[in-house]
Amino acid sequence: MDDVAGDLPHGTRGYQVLAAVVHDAPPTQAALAARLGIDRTVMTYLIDAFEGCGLVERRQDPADRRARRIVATDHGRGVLEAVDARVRQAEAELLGGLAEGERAALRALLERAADAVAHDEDRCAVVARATAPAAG
Amino acid sequence: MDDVAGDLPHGTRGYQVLAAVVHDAPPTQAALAARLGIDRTVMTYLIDAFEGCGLVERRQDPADRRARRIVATDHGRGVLEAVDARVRQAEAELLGGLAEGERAALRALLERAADAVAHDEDRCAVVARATAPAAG
DNA sequence: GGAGATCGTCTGTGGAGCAGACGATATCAA
DNA sequence: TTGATATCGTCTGCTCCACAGACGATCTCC
Repeated sequence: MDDVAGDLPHGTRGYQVLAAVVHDAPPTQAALAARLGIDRTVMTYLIDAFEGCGLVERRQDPADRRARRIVATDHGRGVLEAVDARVRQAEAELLGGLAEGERAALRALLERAADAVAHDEDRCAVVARATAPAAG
Repeated sequence: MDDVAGDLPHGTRGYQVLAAVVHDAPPTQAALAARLGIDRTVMTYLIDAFEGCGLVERRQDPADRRARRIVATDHGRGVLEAVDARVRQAEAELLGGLAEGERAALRALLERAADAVAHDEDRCAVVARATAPAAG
């Protein structure tokens, strides 16, 4: 997983941040940190790195001059798409020993197990984590 | 996972070390480090901690006076058993949403996927990692 | 007997994250 | 309006952790 997200600043965590920035309405640094369980002081230099690579921009929140809205650049969106593609490919390789029907069955079982356990947690995250670890 | 192994020094990694010490013929620190992918300088203070808790002992290797054989104490074996029990319980909770047949099916699918991917890696480790992550 | 490798330990260094403080700003009560 | 308090993002200092390198003791091989 870290291999796949390797050229992103801060590896897997950077991938999560970039994905959150692209898919959500432009979030505040604090909101981003809370959502991903990252300390706000860490988020500062994490966004620094992303901004330095031209993947995201900090914009003044017009309604709150303390806050910064993090928005993805076109480049950032492109990079996320590329990494997403590699994640899908890695998953395919990981499940290469299984037929398509078996993959679906595995996914269904994992999702059901995750549902039963993690009602308060983002289910996609759980399934992604449970699917990914052996990728190294 | 780290919750379950929490009272062991160094959490999950400590659990792996203790399990290796208990189940293998008394390993050398270097062998232990190589087997678990841990730096030898780290292994030093890791074993320090375990020895301080009375979980393991360092013994002179009669055939090589540079080396130390790490052997589990009775206390160490007892603690490992207790932690093992909690791991099994956590796994049961994790898979609580699945019927027994489904659990077996999930395990079989994961093992096949792991087999196809990790010929050079310890299969148990792969399955354990793929099974455990959502436990937190 | 000597050169080189290996074992476990110690020291120094660097990365990473957290607590706390800070200035700027928002919010709310008086 | 004014003042107290909370929040936002940043900066500084600290701690924890792992690794590189060096070390003495010991083994192995020529």
